[in-house]
Amino acid sequence: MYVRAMMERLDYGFRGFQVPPTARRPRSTRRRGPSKKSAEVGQVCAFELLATLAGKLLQDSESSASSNASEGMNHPAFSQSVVEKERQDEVKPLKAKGIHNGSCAECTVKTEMESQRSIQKCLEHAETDCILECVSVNDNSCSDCWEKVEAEVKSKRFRWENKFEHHSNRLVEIPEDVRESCDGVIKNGFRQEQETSNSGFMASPLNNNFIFKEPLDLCINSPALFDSNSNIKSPFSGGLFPSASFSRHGNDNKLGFRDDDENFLRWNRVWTKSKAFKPPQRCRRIRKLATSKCWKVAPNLKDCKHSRTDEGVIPPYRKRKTCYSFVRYRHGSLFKRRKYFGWGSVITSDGGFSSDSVSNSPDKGMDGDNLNSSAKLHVSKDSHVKFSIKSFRIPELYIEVPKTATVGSLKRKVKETVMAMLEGGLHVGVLLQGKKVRDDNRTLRQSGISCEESLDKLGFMLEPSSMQDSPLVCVGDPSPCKTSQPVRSPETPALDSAITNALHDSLLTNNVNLVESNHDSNSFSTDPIADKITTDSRTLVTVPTRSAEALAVVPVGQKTRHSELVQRRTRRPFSVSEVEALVEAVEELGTGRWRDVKLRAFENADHRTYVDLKDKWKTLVHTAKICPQQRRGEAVPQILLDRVLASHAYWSHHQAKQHTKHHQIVTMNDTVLMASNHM
DNA sequence: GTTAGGG
DNA sequence: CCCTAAC
Repeated sequence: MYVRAMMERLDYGFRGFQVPPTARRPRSTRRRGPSKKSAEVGQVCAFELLATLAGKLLQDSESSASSNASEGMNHPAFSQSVVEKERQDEVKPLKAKGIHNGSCAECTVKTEMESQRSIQKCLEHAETDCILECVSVNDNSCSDCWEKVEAEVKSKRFRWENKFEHHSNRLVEIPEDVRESCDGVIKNGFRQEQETSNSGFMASPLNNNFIFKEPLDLCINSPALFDSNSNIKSPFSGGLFPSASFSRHGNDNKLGFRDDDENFLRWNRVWTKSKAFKPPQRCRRIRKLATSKCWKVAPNLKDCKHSRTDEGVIPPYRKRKTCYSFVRYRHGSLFKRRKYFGWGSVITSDGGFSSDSVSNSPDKGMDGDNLNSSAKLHVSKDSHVKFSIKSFRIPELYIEVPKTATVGSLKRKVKETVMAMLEGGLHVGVLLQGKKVRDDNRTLRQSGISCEESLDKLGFMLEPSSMQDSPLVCVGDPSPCKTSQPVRSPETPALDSAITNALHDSLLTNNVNLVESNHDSNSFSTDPIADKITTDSRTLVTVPTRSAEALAVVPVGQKTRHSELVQRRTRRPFSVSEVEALVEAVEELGTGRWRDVKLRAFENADHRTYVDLKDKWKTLVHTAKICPQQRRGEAVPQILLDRVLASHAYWSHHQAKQHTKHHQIVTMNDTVLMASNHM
């Protein structure tokens, strides 16, 4: 019965909503040394973070049928049209702007004209990814701004909502704190469209009414926000940001905002973080995918009219079979979120910047040799630096619904999942060489984030507001988090392994395995992964896995940094059924044929690579050799261990034998050959 | 791309 | 699990 029930469900594993090219440089690239850009060292006075989480929530297909103005906004094509329209009407109200559903690539478009809208666009991004735009500002103007802004902010509760109401023009351009942006977007609701064709999910804001509840500390100097033909009026004309205090620099958007680190919110009470700044490490294939080759493939780029080829665009991870399939059959849990939200690449863009800004050629930017390629710098003589962080990925989601569920319910499920994830809000963290910069009052210069070199080591991360402030707590070892995560949802008993097993079992093995998978799931109940919430926390803590990469955005590159920044994959203990499948396969195929083993017994378990299997076998052999008291983790039936030993012994011998045989044959052949030669 | 091993 | 050398 259990088995049957299990089979009746479909489990979906999302590694993020399908989308825009987000890119992550290849590992090799990440390790490369620091960027060798010759740009002048910019003194970044302040940086702006514009972040948006374009997430999407769904609605019932039925309910979604109800159309409203926002309906059309969900259409992929809409985005472009809106953009075009905006070009014609620079003073378009926020409302009109907030409905893009473009791809990330679009967000990266930086024409002079659009640069000012980049932020907004990011916000509009419905790709579940958070797009951040960072714009450095002039030192001088910045300090002035800070003071003024501070005063202003203190005397006034700044609400995005208010701004919007009072200034229906480009206020939308104002950068927002990531968490607020995301929060706002989420609160607004998203529409989710499922593309059955590719099992992808796309998210789009239902509307553009972003409401931010918390006061903002903003330092704005964004001439670009003003229409040259219109009265120059600060978007914050409410008095918050005296335009007089801002200097203008060509088309640069100079924005600055302060982010109080102390406000690091906790995303979810259960969320915890670990190596937050470690970019997720997906399976090798994925990493390898992130090669220059992939860049060319990014289809969205063309459509988005990338005006800057130097903008690093990381290819989507999707569709890498070896690494987590998008859709998975699963048993048990409704969903699981893995790892961090995702990481993004930090990319500076030169859009609209001074002519002397350093322009990076595509090669440069994506070339594996340049670590900083992902973090492009454009430093002008006047110390202006503009850079952007693109596309934070949403954590991997696991959703399970009955086969009989409607598409609408599936959408709802996804929505709920995303909502739950974002409910707590997001917070932005700044990392310098992997270390979080906590003092918000320090200037960038003081923090050492004022030169090209530092930018190379600069990273941003999105964290659930509920996260603890010590990202490293659980680094490398989820167990601590595990124990600290008592919360467990009864409704989500299934575990990763269980799911995997279910999948595997249902497709490859027998009922026995199914039963075991059930058992496994139970046995894993203590595993954080099992619990959705726990999983989340753990996820955040331990891994920005494959699709659900961490929010941490780090300029990947240096080798030294590599170890610190690269996120480790989520640990996924092998279940008994998995072990059995492995043993069975090895018994048949022997060791040394891991690829075959993988194909035979774990083909559908995308999270298990042949290397994983090989490693597991290695540990199994070791486990079998030690006394039970020394064994840890889920107990593997002695019977299986015996089989492991037997197999190991057999194949060791067999291989040796074969080798010997082969050697003998060769020798013999040589002998024969020699003999024949003599003849 | 796979294997094999050390970390 | 990660990372690499070696193939």
